[in-house]
Amino acid sequence: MFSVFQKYLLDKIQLSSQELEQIEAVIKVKKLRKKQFLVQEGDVWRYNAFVSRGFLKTFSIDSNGKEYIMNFSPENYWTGDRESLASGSPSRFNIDAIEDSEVLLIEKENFEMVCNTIPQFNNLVNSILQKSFVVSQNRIHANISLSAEDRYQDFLDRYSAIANRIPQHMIASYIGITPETITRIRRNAVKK
Amino acid sequence: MFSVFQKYLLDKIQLSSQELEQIEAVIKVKKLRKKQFLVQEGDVWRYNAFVSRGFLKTFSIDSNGKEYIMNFSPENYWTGDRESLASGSPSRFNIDAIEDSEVLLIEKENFEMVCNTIPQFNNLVNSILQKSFVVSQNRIHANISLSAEDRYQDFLDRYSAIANRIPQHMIASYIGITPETITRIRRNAVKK
DNA sequence: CGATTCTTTGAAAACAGTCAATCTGTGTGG
DNA sequence: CCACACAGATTGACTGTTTTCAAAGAATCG
Repeated sequence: MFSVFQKYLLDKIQLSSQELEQIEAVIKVKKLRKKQFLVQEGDVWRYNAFVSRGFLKTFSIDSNGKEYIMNFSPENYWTGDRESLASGSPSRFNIDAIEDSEVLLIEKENFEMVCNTIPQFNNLVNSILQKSFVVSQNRIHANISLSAEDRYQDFLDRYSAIANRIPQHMIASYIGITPETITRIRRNAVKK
Repeated sequence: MFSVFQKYLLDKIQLSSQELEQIEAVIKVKKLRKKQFLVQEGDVWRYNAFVSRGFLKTFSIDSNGKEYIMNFSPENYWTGDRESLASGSPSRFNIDAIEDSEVLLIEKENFEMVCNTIPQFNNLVNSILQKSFVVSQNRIHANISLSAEDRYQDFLDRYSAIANRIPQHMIASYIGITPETITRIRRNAVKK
């Protein structure tokens, strides 16, 4: 629904009703059932996508069928493949729904038009990119400096609000360890 | 020297001589000797910095004095702490010179002014941020999906142009392994 | 309920880290 | 120009962490 997005926008920037209408006019709503793909590896991704309801994940699959989760996207967050969007190259990632979800799609050209005509919107987009970059820097720092146990704890600390919506094995994938290791970390933690 | 930066800019965007002068007017040159700090943990970082000569690294230090390298910045790349710059919070990282270097500093306010008055410059800045994000996503993917050996090989593949300017133990730190492990990887590789 | 997904277990093996010592090359000051 | 210090790389033995594999147990959903 557009109202979720509208609330999100008005919470962050000032927009006239004309501007809101302009944005609403370029939005396509897409509903996804649990496990349904939004993007599959090899697709070219041409949208910006706002999650208005549900929960998605971005991941790759290696030759053994093992999943590597790059990102979680709950409602009120953006998703998509920036690399494919920017370069027009086929996506190296898959995005699918962990829960029944709804995403608002804005096609690349329309999105750029909105950015060009509404400066506040453009600023918002850049500040999101800025924040995404900082988040990924923090994750890299965790990856190169922390043990499996500390990365798990770090994940719970940072994402306590959504951790209980995510199966353990997906958290494991996100932080780069096996599900069994998480089980053992938890077992040891209980002991203490 | 400004000429390096000018060449970099003109290679990427069109600028009139007035615009170039406007940029030159806000630049401060800072020379750094090998091992000299540009930023230390706890400092507030208020600049955008372009490396016109030399080679810097961004890193944190843990309580045992161990270094974790977040980034390498050779000439023609940008450096600095985006998080501190954006939020005004003290930096969690250090930046120092691996080689004798020269950086061009633009203060935050001046940088924003240039962004606001020269749209092409603003676009360039955003596209750099975009690319930085993609690079960090790729690094995360390597961290969570590859073994030590494969991460090392991946690093050499991606950064063959600068790998020989970086001591082994710094590559080790960047990819999140110990220097001894790199030695052993190399020993095994020679065998084959 | 039955099927599926998710989590837990245990034993073994692989992987990477730690520590201390040695080796190597480089550069600097006397 | 040499001696020395210093940073970096290598080695070996050992330790500890994490993965792998296969199986069984719990939880969830239609």
